[in-house]
Amino acid sequence: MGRPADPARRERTLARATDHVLAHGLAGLSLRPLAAALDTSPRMLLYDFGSKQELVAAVLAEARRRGAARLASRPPQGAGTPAQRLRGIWAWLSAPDRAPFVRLFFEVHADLLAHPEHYPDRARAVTDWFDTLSAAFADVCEGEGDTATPTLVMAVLRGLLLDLTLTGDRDRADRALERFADLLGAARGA
Amino acid sequence: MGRPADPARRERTLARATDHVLAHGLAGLSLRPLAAALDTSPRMLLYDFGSKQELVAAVLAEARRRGAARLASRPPQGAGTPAQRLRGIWAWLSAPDRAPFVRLFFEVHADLLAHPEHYPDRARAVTDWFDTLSAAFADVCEGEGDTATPTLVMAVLRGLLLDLTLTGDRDRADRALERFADLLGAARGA
DNA sequence: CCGTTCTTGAAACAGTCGTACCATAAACTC
DNA sequence: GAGTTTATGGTACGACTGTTTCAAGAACGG
Repeated sequence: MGRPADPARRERTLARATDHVLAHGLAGLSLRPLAAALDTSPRMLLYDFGSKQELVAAVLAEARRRGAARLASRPPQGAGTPAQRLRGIWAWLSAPDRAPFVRLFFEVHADLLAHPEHYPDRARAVTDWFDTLSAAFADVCEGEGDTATPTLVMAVLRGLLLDLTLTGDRDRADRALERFADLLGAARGA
Repeated sequence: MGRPADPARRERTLARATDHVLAHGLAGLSLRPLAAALDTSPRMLLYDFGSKQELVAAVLAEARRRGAARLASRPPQGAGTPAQRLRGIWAWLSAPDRAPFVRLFFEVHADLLAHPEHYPDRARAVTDWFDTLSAAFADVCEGEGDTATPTLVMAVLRGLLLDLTLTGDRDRADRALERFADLLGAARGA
């Protein structure tokens, strides 16, 4: 049958390519420098992925997979007051380890605004986190089908992440989150 | 003295270039297509702006100027409850007219994350809106030097804008803002 | 050995990019 | 008219892009 195929090679390349994209971003990505950084050749990247577009899609899927894996391996925070759960999520999201993922998220979002046609399933951007978040904050929601509260919580988290990455002022962001936690707690107490 | 200079030409070009960037984004910007769309030549763009980098800087400055002008010409909303003022700001920010500016803001933010060295004055990203917002919501702040509350309000606005541009679900975003307005109002009442 | 299949390198192709060079036309002063 | 300054087109350079083509090496089955 001839020389056997090596599907593991593609996986190894994908893993290292994802590292590279998380470290250097998507914007300036180009096959020749990427190949050099990965100790391979542009020829092999195309051999394994078909085209740059498919490579990028595979890298983004891998990055999503990694983010989900890290989220799953996070210490469970189901208990406590809503304020404590909020603090836990924020601490996890804003940790320096997550910075590459946050950066990539904002970069993809910006690209989506420029080329919506490349992201036909952007509705899935909601469902991914919606169930998790509405379950975690069910006790501060107003009734069963309250989508406003989880949306607001996610907006606060994303908005503060944007502020944090923009200004680097972690202290102010932390205090703003604390303020929101107070507001949520006061509403439950009322 | 020779042929007189025509400084108005540069202004005209800058205005049209800003239109183009607001309409098509910064990412794919390139001199030849831009010149074609502006009925001029790449030669003239460099003649007027020196380099592409300076052109982009001028366009971003012009876009900021336009945004500030629109903000200034907005109907004043100083009175009313905090919830009403919040609704007013959100309605203004999320209006379709502002969409190009919002898109450009997120695009610049993503570029800043990739190339922080190009944005040495990113601390100014705070001061621009901080005074305005802390004045508008002084009555829901906790004391004089409370920076957490304006930061939180801005985070909610930006986070909801991100959600809105990502999912297009205006109704859900509106209801989430309403939820936040309730939380703010309840806190003042307590 | 032969033949087949997978793997890989080197080079080239056609295109775009920002920019620089060179020439020339236009409008002005004297 | 000459001289000077501004404005503009055309063109080419070098670097880069994703991709293709051609060829050869490597590992296996028969």
